Amino acid sequence: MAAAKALIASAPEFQAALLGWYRAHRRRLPWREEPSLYKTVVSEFMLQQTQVKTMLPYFARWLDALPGFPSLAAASEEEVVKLWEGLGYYTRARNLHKLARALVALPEMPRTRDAWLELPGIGPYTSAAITSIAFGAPAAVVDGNVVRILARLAADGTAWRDTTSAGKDLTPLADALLNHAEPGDHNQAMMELGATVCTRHNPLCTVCPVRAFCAACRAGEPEAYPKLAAKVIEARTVVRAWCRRATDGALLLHKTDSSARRLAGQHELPSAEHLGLDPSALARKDTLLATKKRGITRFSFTEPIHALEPAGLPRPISTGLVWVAPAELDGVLMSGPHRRWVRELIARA
DNA sequence: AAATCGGGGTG
DNA sequence: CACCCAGATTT
Repeated sequence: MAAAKALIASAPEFQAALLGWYRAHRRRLPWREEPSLYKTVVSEFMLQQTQVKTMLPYFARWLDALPGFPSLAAASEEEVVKLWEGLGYYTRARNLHKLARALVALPEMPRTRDAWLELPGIGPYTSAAITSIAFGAPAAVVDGNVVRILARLAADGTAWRDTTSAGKDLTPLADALLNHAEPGDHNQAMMELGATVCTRHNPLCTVCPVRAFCAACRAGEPEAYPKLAAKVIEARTVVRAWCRRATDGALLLHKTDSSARRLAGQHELPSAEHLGLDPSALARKDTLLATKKRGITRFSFTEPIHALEPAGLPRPISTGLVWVAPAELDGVLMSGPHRRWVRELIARA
């Protein structure tokens, strides 16, 4: 592609403009103050599919509780996942825990991208990010931000299946533009540009440090790139029960087995299926307490919550159902949405 | 290649 | 509501 070729030819000028902007305008983020390998690793795991703003409070709490690889490796998985509660994609927490245990068992820290790629939770993006930032390794990151920037710079109108596929196609261009003298700052600058200037909607082209290199900006249609296939969202309904024991106010919850692939160790308000009830029998109009909505990847869930008297429970109670006293609720593992629903309904009662 | 991860922000 | 976010792993 012609635009990409011209861009690569002016790589040194592009790098200088980008790096100059980054050093003057970068946000002050916790892992950029007194940087360390541990802070870089923890931040990169939390930032997988999660925006900076969302993970900031979790990062502070995490560093406070587990300040380094040794304390993380020594912690129990239960403690680690509990600290992650609310951030979602809990496999990241389990992988970060496994990673810490793998690293402390090694004679020395791996310094190359290929060595990091062998470790748990480390893929193409994270290996490049960690080794370029912490060790100055010459590896270009390609995340959602970089895909958007490169597609616009080159005005690449390819209709991609998804971001992963686009990233694969654009990796050679990312590598060609990498600043080998400052790979860590170059990578962070690309992502910072995508997060604060070259945004998906209403990009701030007038203040962009690399607009002179951008074919999409010249054409006046930056938002046309990248061109990605539309996602198909599937709607699902889950009827849940709000069931409290009169004697001590304990709440009935369903706990998924800790070894399960999905929802491992998570507590939820029991669904009709958990209870062995017909959803339409549980979902009586006169017992509706609230209807909640949430999304996860390609699903949109609608979850009506119905009051249920303990006397209405089938006997014996199915495995996985547990009574949790109000004082114990904070200690059990629960997703962010469930935590908020339970708090709201307890307060209302 | 496509599905999964039971999150959350934003226009 | 639709789409994206400093993606990785499993099927």
